[in-house]
Amino acid sequence: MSAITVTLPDRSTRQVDEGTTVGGLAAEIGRGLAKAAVIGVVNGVERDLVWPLADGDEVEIVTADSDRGLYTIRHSTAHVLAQAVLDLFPGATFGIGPPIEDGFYYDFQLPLGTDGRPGTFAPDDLTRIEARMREIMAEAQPFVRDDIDNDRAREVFAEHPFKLEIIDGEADDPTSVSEPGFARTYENPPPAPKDQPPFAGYPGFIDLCRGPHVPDTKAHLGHFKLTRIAGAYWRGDEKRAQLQRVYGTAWHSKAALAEHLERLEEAAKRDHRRLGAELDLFSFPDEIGSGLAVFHPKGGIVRRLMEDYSRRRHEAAGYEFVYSPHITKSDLFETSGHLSWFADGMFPPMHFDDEGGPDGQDYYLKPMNCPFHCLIYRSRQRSYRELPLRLFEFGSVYRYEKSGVVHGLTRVRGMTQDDAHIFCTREQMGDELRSLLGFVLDLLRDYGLDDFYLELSTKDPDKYIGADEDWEEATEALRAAAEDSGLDLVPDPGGAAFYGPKISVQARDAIGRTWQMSTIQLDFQEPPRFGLEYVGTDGARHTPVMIHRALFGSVERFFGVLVEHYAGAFPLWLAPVQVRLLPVRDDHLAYADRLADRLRAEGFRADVVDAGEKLGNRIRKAKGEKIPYVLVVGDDDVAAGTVGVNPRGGEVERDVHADDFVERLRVETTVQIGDR
RNA sequence: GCCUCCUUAGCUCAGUCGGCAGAGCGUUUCCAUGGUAAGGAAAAGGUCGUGGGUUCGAUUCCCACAGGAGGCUCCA
Repeated sequence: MSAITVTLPDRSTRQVDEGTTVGGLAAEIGRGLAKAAVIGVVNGVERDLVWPLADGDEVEIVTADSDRGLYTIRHSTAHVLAQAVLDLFPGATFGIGPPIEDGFYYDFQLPLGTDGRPGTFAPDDLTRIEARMREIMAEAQPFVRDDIDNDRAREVFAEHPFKLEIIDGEADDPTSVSEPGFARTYENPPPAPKDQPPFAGYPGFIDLCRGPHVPDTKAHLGHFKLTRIAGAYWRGDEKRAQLQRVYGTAWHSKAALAEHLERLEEAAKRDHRRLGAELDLFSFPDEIGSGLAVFHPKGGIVRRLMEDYSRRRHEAAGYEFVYSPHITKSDLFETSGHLSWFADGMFPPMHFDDEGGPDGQDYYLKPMNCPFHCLIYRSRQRSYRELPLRLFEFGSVYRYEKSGVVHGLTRVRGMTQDDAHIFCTREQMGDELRSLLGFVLDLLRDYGLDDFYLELSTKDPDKYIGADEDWEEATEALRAAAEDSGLDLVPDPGGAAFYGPKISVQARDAIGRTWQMSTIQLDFQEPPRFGLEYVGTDGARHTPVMIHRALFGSVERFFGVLVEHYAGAFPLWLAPVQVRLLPVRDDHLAYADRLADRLRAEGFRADVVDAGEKLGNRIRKAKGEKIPYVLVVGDDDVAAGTVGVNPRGGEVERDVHADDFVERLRVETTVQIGDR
């Protein structure tokens, strides 16, 4: 047998027998690698382990614990899921089933129920499906790759209309090959052929698939868990069929699966909805309505501090503060275009018969602040000398969000935007955008977020007003400013508001999740709709450009994000209670009270808990409230004017002089938000 | 809005195969006064989300609505 030479990732070469497969190569390199091998990458293309190598190939063995290895494991597990569902639910058909972050899903349509609608999964079906999957895995069915022509594929998948759409190229499937003319399939032949083979000419399960896969349904699989059932629209389109989606997670080892489940629990612990209740920050009383929050005193402190700091920064950056009402006559939103384009997102009108003539008068809750700011602009004639004119408002707006999308503080129906509208000339636009973006990022950093990327949302061809040239110019101005920032810029085609394109700032939090924060939108449409003008240097009237921008996005969302980012442990400057004083015995209470008074006089937030409980328990409770400093005072401290300092996340220090501690608080808050 | 699930004390959750409702934490009171993550005792607290229906009887079964969770679609 003749030998061939292959190159490994470290550029070393290796001679192997002709006909050696990727898996065979792994075995020659070492037993450990052979065991860990899932697939290979041959000349840059992912291949199954049974792929035969050719002379001169560059080969990389992909192991189970690598990103690509896990991706493959999840993808293969999704196939097993589909086989199990098709086995257990005769007449079911399947859509797509790709691997996703940490797991996989597969979409199914179950046979019609007695009510004539497609069936749905019940919760205990997950257990049944999982059990069937484990049986399939125990059978070690091989994954067999085959390219068949489209006519044959249509025969095989004749009973599966969603697959036919994929074969015909109507539907995108990220895990299928979309080259014209043929379809790649992966088959899982069972140990014994089924009595009634479900796919023409095949004894068992087969799926359209780009591959590659693990060698068989036993290898590397098994460390998985089906997690939930959800509805999902076919091809992501709410006008199409709603399929039943089964989600699962899969890993290369039992330990990795357990770690993943633990991480989920950790994330659940920092959920702002849970912490909001535990730390007594805010709540959503049913009596008020879905998506409408109330802030309790502790949350109120945090929110006021966030807002106060924002006000100071805006004042320093040349913004002027305005106020506008929550409701308005309908005409305003007709002028702005909201009633034509945004009516779905608005609460229905309040109608008055005895006002506004024979038809009565409608009033609306405002979903946005911009029309009001336009009226403030228009209240008198403006000169170019006034531009850029920056009008800022903590404006409360109300949006009728669909019931299924309301989510804690991050998606609500009543929110306060830290909203500003900047009116400027077209010439000023570029500079204004650049400095604005710098201002935004700077401010977000002060609140403790420092990992960002940008998203550029461009025109939705079905939902926009204004001239294409204006959109073009606006989009390019935003793009230029975004590129100047040096941050990553991700395109978001069709994501713009109806009146103009936008940049949104996405921030990653302490555990790596991303949140949409600030938005900056350019608007060439509303100024002319409102007849906004300024007198230029030439004495003629011109139309200004308007920039919409909100840094927090909404105060509520930003609050929620900060709670999660800090896991409820707010930095000193934002903490609702900064210092808790604990007298060891009640005869130290007077001293503790005196210290608390002093701290409050210095502008800090301090409280005292008397010796009604043992010290250990009071400390435990203070830690549970995530208070930055717990001060314990006893005999020694009363005698010497000192405190015992127990800092959050640090070591206990005894005999710290009270003056030194106050100075330490002052320094720490100054470092956190500067002296602004 | 659509799909699946959930709603029992302030919070976290047991429970009732349809027959007077339970725990822990928290709260209040009393005892205990202690140096760094749970001292002891007692009490209060629930028309079992709301409204209908079935039933001798519904917190339990059925329906509707409200609120919530996870998805889909949408979005600050």
